[in-house]
Amino acid sequence: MPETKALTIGALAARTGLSVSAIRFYEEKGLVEPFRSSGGQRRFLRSDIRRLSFVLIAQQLGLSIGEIERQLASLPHGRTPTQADWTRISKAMRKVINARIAELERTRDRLDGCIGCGCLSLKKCQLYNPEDRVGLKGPGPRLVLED
Amino acid sequence: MPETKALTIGALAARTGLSVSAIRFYEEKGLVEPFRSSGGQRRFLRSDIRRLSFVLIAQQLGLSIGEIERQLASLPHGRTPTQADWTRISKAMRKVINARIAELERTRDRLDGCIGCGCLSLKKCQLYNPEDRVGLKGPGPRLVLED
DNA sequence: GTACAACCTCAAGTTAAGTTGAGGTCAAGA
DNA sequence: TCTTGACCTCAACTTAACTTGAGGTTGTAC
Repeated sequence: MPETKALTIGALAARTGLSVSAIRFYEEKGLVEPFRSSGGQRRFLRSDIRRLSFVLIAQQLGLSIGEIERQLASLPHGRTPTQADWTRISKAMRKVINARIAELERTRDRLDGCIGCGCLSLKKCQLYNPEDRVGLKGPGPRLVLED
Repeated sequence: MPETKALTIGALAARTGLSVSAIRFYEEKGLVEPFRSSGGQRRFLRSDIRRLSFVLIAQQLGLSIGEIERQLASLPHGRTPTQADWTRISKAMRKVINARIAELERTRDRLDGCIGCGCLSLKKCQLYNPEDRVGLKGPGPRLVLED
C-alpha cells in the first residue's frame, strides 16, 4: 500500500499547518520521533499528523508542551493509536476544559457581584482579595484592600 | 488627613501580594505612577492598591499587560476611581470572560464529537482535520483551530 | 549618630515556545 | 549531470513577564 509512505518534514508541515521549525522543535521536546532517510533527512509516519494535531488542540486548551508530552507518552510511535487511546486522552482533555470553564464562571460571578457593589468599599469583595497569593503567615487573616 | 498617607513599595507589596520587583516592573510598563520621596524612593497612593489588584484579576483572565494598560488608561492616577469607572471596566472584562467560555465550550463540543467518532477515520473530524486551516494564508503565525 | 532594613538603578538571567540565519547537504526533475 | 528547492545543524534572537544580583543610598529605631 502506498498509504504507508513516509512524509518529509515539509509535507507534515503542510498537513498540520505547523511550521517546519516548530516540528523540529517538537521533535526536540519528544512529541514526535521521526526516523531518518539514508541521507539524514527526517521521515515521519502518517500517524504523526494525528499526534501533532493533538498537540495543537491541547495547546489551545492551555496545556504546556510538557503536559502534552505526558499525555502523548501513552501513544506508541510506530503504531496507529487505537480508539481506546483517543477516548482515554480525549476524556482527560474534557476534564481540563470543564475545569477551566468552571473557573472562568466563578470569576465572572465574582465580577458580577463586584459590578453590583461598586467595588469601591472593598472590605469584603471576593475579586479583589488576593489571599491566595499573599503569604498566609503572621497574625490574623490578611485581608487586603480595605480602605 | 492621615488617611492620605503614602505607601512605600514594600507596604504596597504586602498589601497586594505582589513582589517588590514586580511592582517596579509594572511601573516601568505604565500601570502605576508613584511619586518620589525627597530621597528618591517611590511613594504610592492608596488607590494604587486597587489598580494593582485590578491588574492581577485581569491577568488571571489572560489579558496581557498591554491590554490591561489600555483598560487602566481611563482611570486617573491621582483620583479614587468612581463607581462608573469600575462598572465600565468590569463590563468589558465580563465580555472577555464570556468569549473565553464560549470558545472553550465550542472546543469541548468538538472534542465530544470526536470521542464519539473514535477519531480514527479522520476524514471529516472537525478537531483533527487540519485541511481547513492549512494553506490559507501567507507568512506569519498560522493560527490554529479557528472556526 | 549610627546601625541596618528597606530602598535605589541597571544589567543580566529565566522560561516558554518558537523563529531566524548562516553555512552546508540531499533529492528529484530536466 | 546539473540545478534547485527542500532539507540539515547549531547558535542566536524573540516576547512576555518577571527575578536576581551587584553595588550604592535612604530612612528610622535605638
